[in-house]
Amino acid sequence: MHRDMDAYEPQAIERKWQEVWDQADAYVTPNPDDPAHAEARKAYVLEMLPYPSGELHMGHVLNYTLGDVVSHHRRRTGWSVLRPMGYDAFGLPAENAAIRDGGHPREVTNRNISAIRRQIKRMGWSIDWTREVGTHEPEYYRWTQWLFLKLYDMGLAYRKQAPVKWCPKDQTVLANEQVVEGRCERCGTEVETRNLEQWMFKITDYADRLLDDMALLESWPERVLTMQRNWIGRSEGGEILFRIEEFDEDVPVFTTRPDTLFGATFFVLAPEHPLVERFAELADNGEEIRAYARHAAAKKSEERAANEDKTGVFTGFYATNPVNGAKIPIWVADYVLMDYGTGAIMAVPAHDDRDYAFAEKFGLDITHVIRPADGEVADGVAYVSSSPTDVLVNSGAFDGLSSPDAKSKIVEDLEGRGLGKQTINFRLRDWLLSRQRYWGCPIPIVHCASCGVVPVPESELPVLLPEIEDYVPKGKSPLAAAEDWVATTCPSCGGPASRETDTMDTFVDSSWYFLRYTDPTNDQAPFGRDVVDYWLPVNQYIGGIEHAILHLMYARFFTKALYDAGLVGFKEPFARLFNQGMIYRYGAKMSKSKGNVVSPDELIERFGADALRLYILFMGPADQDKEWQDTGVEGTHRFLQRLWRVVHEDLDREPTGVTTGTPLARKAHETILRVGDDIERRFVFNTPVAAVMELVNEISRTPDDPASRFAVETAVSLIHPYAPHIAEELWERLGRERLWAEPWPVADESQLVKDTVELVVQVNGKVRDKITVATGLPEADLIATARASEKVQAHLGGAEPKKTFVVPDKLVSFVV
RNA sequence: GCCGAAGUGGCGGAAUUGGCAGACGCACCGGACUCAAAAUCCGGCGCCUUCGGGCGUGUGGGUUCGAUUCCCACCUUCGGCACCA
Repeated sequence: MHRDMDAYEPQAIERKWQEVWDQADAYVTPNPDDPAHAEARKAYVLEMLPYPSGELHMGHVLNYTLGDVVSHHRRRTGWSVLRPMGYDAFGLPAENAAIRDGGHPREVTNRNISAIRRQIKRMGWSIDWTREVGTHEPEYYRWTQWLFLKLYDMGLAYRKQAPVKWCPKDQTVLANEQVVEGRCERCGTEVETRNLEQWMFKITDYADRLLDDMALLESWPERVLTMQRNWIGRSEGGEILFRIEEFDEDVPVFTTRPDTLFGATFFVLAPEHPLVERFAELADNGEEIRAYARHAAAKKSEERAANEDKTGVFTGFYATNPVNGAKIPIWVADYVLMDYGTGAIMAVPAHDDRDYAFAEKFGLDITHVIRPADGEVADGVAYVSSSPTDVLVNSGAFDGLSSPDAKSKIVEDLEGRGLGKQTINFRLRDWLLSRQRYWGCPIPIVHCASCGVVPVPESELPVLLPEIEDYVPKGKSPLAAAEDWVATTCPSCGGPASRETDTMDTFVDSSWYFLRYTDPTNDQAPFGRDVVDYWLPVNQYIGGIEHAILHLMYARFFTKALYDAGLVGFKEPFARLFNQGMIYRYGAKMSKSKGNVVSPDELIERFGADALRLYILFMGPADQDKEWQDTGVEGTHRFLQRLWRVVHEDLDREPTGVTTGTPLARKAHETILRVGDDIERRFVFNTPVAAVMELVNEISRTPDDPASRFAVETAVSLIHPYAPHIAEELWERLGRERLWAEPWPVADESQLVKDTVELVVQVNGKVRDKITVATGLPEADLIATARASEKVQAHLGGAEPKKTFVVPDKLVSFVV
């Protein structure tokens, strides 16, 4: 054993190297002097910024270690790497903590940021700390406000009195996306509906581009694209007008199946539809209709959806089918939703499950108008599926047309008579961004009695959050209590006016932070155009699947809006996206309530950050969910100790300078190839660890191989992105320096060619022998060698093989 | 119900283009060292076996000389969406 060998003490060396990197500005990447003409290969490696809860969890550890390996590898292969960090620092938890424990949300947040920053630094991730941002800092949210006003100028931010989802516990409005199964995403409370004046972003204007520009993305997980596509929910169809004589009015319905128009046997209005009240006034059963509508509105959307049994009430009135003049009964039923399409439908029970169930229950007519090409459908059964070969029946002049032809022909016919048109409907709703809470970015708007809604002038930004005493929400924003702050003068007419008291959804803050990182101290603009165009799009974005829809779609929307505003020169923010899998323990997601959380701090204490970093990636494919093993970190710690020992043992040997031509040298070159290929091309991170472990095992098995120093240096160099502290320390002890800037090893191709290979011989598909043969033998020689084997002969039974297959340098397969 | 992902030893996982299933690690078993233990090192470790071999990657089928890998059907688990006309 090396006489100077001291024990491997992670705590000491990790602290030491974190300081060295810091002093050397090892990971600081200044912007190029002239970004517009910069030539260096740039790589923007970004992980989703953390919400500063005060405690780093395993999801963070995986997320940022993953990004760290990519960053180190890119740097050492000659890229200029941007790798920033920041905090998504506004939001409810800090405000709730302030309400619960006293103090100011800002103090709570800053305390949490300090705590999580300390933990982040302990992990030794290679971050450019000069670019750190917090979305709650006035220097940041000034520009969030500026961008809001930009969108306002573009007509993309508007106010709307709307029924909104309201969480009675958090006392705030929720975006559609924050309602999960009728409950508040955050606290699980059942959601109510309220009418409030709300700020909205017109994301629906970008629905088509959000779909079409997916083609511009370099590499996104297919499931994320699918989720976004479903969320946008584009569907092509027709808007068709049904006449209601009593009101002398044409009521539009949306349908994707205009080909079934002749089969419309009744008409249904959503309970919230404005016409419902007018029917109630005229109808004999007006009270019954009103009661039904009231009852349906009061029901939770969850109940409404879960209720398999259809309910509804007949109005006593009829609508006229524009295609054949048929009078069909008008019903009110809660299976029709006011916020999709037009809030009214034509019901075609013969070809729609829901309409069928309703018709069955209330004894309404069912008329088949579509027949599959190869058969009849029995009466009384809905034929719901559709095929391009389906044919129309009972449809007057359109009989015999195929279903797709009829779709366009019928709409064309109606269009000619002003009774219908082609339309496209989206499930996507506009983004409701108002929040009636304190701890968020103030909306920079003033309300003036004479001028109306007036934007705060750019020169007066930021609109600072006022200091208030009481954060408890009372159905309106806590900001309303800051009367001195609310009272202001109108920027337009100078008269008395009041400030907007809502704050912004925190998703607004995180919809542009990746742009701010490129130019974090700019006090003239949110970012410079040249710099942002130089760094963006993000080359590799890494984060959890939970942001598949909301954050990622909002950020894409923002980028497109800023592109239209001429502020950025790219249409998509994230070229490549990678979603890390979730980590489970005892079969469940780690959470405080389940008591199955593992604290990174404790593990760092016991085994060091390097061992934790190594294990979190070694445990399995980064993109898959996997089970945490309590002994895992101990295992990787053991490996690092082994590496430590192997290096010190080698220090006792005289270096030979041999880097080729020995079995160990070959193993080292193979490992270089494997690790590089896995990280770069395959984007897998668990197998490189296994490869380096194999190399280290090989070194300790063959201590007398002349290439041992080369193998040792290779192992240290390759493990560096995973375990940078120990790698730097060992590198130094090997008499080298600055491993972080050391070029990534390159495999010598000539060393990868082997002299001999193990030839597998199969008879009837079963392996019967393995023979060591020289590399590159011609097929005939391989066959001869294989047939010479006694084991093979025993299975051939003296017979001549009927067929023989040869894979050069690999395998011979006989069939008898 | 619809869409998507995944099912491989006791456990996490590997097998990159259809060619040796189980790399690497954990756990476990045996041995060395030790008064002893820990640590470390060496060896073993899918199941069955008459020791020839047979079986084996969720289940059943198919294609192929050959399938964890490709195709069809099904089962299970997880995730997303869900009365979206």
